[in-house]
Amino acid sequence: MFDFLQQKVNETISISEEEFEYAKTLFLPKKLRKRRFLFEEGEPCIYTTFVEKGLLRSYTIDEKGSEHILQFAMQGWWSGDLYSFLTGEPSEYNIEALEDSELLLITKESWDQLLKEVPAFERYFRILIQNNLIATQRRLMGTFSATAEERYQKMLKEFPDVIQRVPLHMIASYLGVTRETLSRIRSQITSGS
Amino acid sequence: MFDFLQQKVNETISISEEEFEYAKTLFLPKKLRKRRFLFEEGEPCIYTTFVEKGLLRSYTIDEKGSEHILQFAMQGWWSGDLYSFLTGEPSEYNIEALEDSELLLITKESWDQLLKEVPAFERYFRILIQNNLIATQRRLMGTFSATAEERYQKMLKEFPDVIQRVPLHMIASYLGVTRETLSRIRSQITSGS
DNA sequence: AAATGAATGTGATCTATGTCACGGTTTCAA
DNA sequence: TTGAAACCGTGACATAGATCACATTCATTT
Repeated sequence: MFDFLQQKVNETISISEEEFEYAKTLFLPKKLRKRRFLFEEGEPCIYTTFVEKGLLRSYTIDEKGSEHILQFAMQGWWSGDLYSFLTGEPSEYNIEALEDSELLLITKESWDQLLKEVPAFERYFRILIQNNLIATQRRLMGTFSATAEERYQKMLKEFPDVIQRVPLHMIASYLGVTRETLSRIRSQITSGS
Repeated sequence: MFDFLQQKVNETISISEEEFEYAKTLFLPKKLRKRRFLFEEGEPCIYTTFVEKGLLRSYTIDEKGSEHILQFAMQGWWSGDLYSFLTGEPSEYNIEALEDSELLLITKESWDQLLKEVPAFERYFRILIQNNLIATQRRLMGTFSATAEERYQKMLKEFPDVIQRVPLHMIASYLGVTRETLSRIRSQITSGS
């Protein structure tokens, strides 16, 4: 059960067998079926999760009823709503499984504990968050300088798997356009090549 | 010279006097006059900087010649282009002083050293990056769900000082709109209230 | 103090994308 | 296996914001 976690962690930092044994005790395994929620809008995201298998998303719904997807998550660490996790404040995000998923959950308390007891994990999360920040900055700048089509093409290259596994209207809301617009972009691409 | 740095760091973590003395040796002080560049597009951002005084920005120029501002920086830590700093790759960003500024610079090597020798700094940067990620995610979601005017209003509340100190066309490019659009938004706001 | 360049405002268009509306598939749970 | 959702495509129209063009004011340098 923890093999994949151990492997992933060892890709970035090196920790002793003993330290990993300790880490294991802090996790709560959980299976989440497709279309079920880990957290719904309004509740605090009390866990950060390691996704072993499956696919999830975090999204909000605005006043007009439109969905806006912050992230898709698969194969690895993911804090559905980092702010809510850190502060315990209620989250504006819904965290939903898009496929039957297997997760390892850890509470804020255990996580604090882990970073304190095993400094290598402090480093590990610093690096994870760093990469996430870089990716988010890129995405942000993309929304300013690239057209909807360019963003879609970029996503096709970067996350072809997500695009295969997720309905079109979710891709659209991840890109920040309506499903109609993405539908048109897509038919235009296929006709033009 | 290092007082403000020490104060800032102590707001989030606690380090010994000795550790701080060590940290001090790693910094390179630098004054940068208004409209001068710390790094220009194409060069690697070999320093991450602590801003003691002044105001800077990181921005790119796209194929059409439009500027896009990633960040403004004042009073505190700032990695102009985090990706370039970490990898040593040439940056697409220009790092420019918008006011006469006083900086403390640190190279990637010294920074690695610092995080290794003083684990509290590992923690410190994890927290900084974390906060930056949260802010960037918010800004990203804002570009999806809010109109240009709403984003401007939000920025007025969050960074009134930046808006005072920076020309309008830069605010516009930070918000992801043209200067003309922001100009109209602004005149509409003042007339309407 | 002149002069050059930066910054702002504003009108007249243009365009990418949103909105609304409808019909046809596919998926999935009972 | 059937009915209800979810999903996708596409036309007609609306609109926020972009582009282009020009005039005015402000700042900075010599």
